[in-house]
Amino acid sequence: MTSQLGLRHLRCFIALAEENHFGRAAERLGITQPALTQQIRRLEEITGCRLVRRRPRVALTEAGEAFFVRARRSLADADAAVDIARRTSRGERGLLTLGVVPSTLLVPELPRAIRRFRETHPEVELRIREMSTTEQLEALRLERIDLGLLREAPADSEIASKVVVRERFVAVLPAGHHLATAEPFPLASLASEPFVLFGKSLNPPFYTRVVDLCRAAGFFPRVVQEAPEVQSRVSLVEAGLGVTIAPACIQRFCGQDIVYRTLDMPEAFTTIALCWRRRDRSPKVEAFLDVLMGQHEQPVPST
Amino acid sequence: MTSQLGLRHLRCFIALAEENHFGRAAERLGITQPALTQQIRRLEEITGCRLVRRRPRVALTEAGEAFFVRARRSLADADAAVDIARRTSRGERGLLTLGVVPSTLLVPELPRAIRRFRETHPEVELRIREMSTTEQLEALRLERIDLGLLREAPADSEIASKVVVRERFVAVLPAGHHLATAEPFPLASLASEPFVLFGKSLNPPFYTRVVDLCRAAGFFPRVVQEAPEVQSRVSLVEAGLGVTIAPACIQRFCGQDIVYRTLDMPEAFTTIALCWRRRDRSPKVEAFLDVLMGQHEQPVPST
DNA sequence: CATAGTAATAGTCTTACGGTATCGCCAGAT
DNA sequence: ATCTGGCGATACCGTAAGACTATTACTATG
Repeated sequence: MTSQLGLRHLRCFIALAEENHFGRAAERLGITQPALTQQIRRLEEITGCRLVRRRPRVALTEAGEAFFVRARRSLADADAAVDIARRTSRGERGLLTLGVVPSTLLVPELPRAIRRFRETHPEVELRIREMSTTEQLEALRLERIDLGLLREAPADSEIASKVVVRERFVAVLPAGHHLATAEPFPLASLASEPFVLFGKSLNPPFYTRVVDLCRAAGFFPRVVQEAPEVQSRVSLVEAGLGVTIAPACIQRFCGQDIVYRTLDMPEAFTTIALCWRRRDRSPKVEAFLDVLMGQHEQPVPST
Repeated sequence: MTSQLGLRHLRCFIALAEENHFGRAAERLGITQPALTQQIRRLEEITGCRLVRRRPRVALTEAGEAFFVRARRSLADADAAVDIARRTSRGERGLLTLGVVPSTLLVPELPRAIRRFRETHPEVELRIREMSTTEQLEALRLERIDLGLLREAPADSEIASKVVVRERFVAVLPAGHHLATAEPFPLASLASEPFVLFGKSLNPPFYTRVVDLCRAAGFFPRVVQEAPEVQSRVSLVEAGLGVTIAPACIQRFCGQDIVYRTLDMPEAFTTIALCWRRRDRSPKVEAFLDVLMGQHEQPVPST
């Protein structure tokens, strides 16, 4: 029966084939010469043919040479299997799928963190999928993504999260708007302005956050136009459809027809959070978090 | 230590990965479920990481999937190694180097035997090298060829041989020669003719055989020209340089300017023999001999 | 003929592995 | 809520593989 064959036989045979000497091969294997003799004899019993010619010197037979080629490959694959399993389990290798809200990548720390992760974990395939916050939470639950990068950490028993960036809100106004020069900027002054916003379903907590800020300033925003992407909202403001408030990173979009004003409320900020399945203590996820957190000592930079 | 790993672990793991069920996998392996559980546990201890998730159902972890790919290849190679070693030792596979004197291949049985061997042993690479009889004996001793096909079996303690073909000698004369019509042909009539022959060193026993035949006919051949290849000697006869005697197979070279005459001596024959190292009971050699002998019941056909 | 080098053999002990019996856990039915 | 069946884990025991020490057998070489 072939099933008698063990990797130990292969290891012994390969050492012998490479040393052409029972004593030296045994030494290399860390066993004694009689033990090696036994292993080789057993191997020849299993295969049913002579693999090694012992006299006048140790040398492989033709069958032995044929065996040797495959044996070495077999052993290499076995060792590689162990090695790769270990690296995979340590999160050094494998597939990591990350959902992102496109606008989060405007914060320079985040692309930088991704780049650093790829450099430190070259064997991890990082697959990035753009999706809304709501879609990410669903995708996490369905295990379609391993991590989500979204705005406003959700309160969820299954999903854990960690705030990675804190951003102030800014008012976004078309150039030439009658409020465009005020500084510092009171949110209340937008009370009667038409708003460009996003649908609540895309990210209810974030939507609520925006509305609550307006409430605190004494008004309820009058939404005249919706657009899911913040870039689109800014463009619509630029086109004169209304005003909006948005996270500070949006100021990276600059243009002649657009003006940003920092709000005067210290509580007017929003957070970007990294989310994962709470029960999934996957080391890949840990590794990504480590890199993201590790790159600057203070875990929550604010802009 | 990786060195703890055994093929048994791999076999168990692969069965489990394919069945996704301890009971069924164990059954397929011909062992009981607790034994399989132990093997998998041990494997996970060796690799140092979980390879199998057991709840809610048996499924591989990502590390397990990575392990699986290599493990299967490793096992396949190990099994292939055994299989190929066995086939090689049976002479069904490997390299068989055959030295031949070119003229022997003029006897139709021999190319036919080679063809048949290739058909019945498709995994044996048959390498044919043209060389003189003397060169073959040396090459056999140096293990540069496994078999030699030559004229006149040598008496040699190291080299075994088997006669495979017996051929009559024929006289080779230029057309129009004054003896070219005599039939049956007495060798003695060539007594005073100039001979085209080969150097004794190419094959001393064969040379001696030719000379002894002439002696028996009452003369010593007067050699006026030497050529190692029998084809060349015939061409030289054709060109009128002299006469010669040669094995009957040479009659396959026919032409307007050449005439063959069968000698009237019944003892005027020569043999083609297959030779091998006496101590080398290689099954490839056996296999070749079997095919060569087996194709016609009578082992020594004569022409 | 003696000797050194090298592989094979003998005898003993440890450990791996397989078997039987049984436990623990979870899901679906009552 | 409790019962029950399916399934994997654990406990314990017996057999056999494998390693070690000591020794023998064979060869090539001085």
